[in-house]
Amino acid sequence: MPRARITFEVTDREAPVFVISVAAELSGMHPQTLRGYDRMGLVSPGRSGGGGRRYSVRDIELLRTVSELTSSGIGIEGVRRILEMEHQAAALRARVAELESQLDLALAAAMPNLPAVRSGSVVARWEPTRFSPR
Amino acid sequence: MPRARITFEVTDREAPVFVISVAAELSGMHPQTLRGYDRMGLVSPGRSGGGGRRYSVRDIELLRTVSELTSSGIGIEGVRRILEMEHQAAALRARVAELESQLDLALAAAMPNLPAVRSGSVVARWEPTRFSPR
DNA sequence: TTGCTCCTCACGTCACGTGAGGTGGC
DNA sequence: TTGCTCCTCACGTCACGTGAGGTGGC
Repeated sequence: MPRARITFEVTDREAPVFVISVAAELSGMHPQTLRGYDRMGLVSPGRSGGGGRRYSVRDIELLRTVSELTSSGIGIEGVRRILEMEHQAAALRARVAELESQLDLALAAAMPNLPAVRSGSVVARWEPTRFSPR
Repeated sequence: MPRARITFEVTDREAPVFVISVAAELSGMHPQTLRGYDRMGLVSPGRSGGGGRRYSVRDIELLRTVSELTSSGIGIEGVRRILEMEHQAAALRARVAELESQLDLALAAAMPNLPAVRSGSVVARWEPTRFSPR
């Protein structure tokens, strides 16, 4: 008799809900490997009262990323560094987005007669010498 | 009799000037290791007419970076990926700098009575609702 | 009791650095 | 001739995944 397929949604992505065997299945890795990653501080899940590991959805996603990297021949230290850099890159991308929207607003204020335009398309028309105060 | 210490400056950082033994000494690595990196396509120097490798200053710098990464336990594939990400991060930083200077100009144009200020210090005072056209 | 969890130890495999061995051209 | 270069092959070491073995709590 086939087991019922159970589908559900976890609303809190940080909630420690998955036991190690389930986390291993969801991430496609061996439970021992997950224990190793925890020991190395690479992916450290929460713990239950009894001492068992409890993985969150966030942890599963991290594990999948780690799995992709290691299966492409990257070792643990490399993965560690890459995750760190990915974090920094995300911050930079956020900063770019923030600056772009500020630039949009500033351009709208500088040229009130023009309709609001995306800064990306304005850049080519934006000649510093035309606006810079001498 | 001690050998004279020869110091000089290479103006063209891309010029293929160092023979493999010198490159190995400058980067603190074994010549065989450098040959391996070349074979893997990680750091590929130019070649002389006779087929010998000729490393540029740029190559030496790359080798030093690789050396730092590998000595911290990161394997070749990890190094490859990290160099790639570092490249992307540099592009993002350049984009941030570009946007910041454009924002400076736009703010100067929007507020001609204020002295030019760095966008970084203006951000806190910049309230979108005050300037955005409704 | 069953099936999970925990842990440590050990083994196989693979990546990587480096030495050896033999070659050829300034 | 000397000292470099080139190459390939092979070995030692280390990292990593995973299996085994024995434990304990829902």
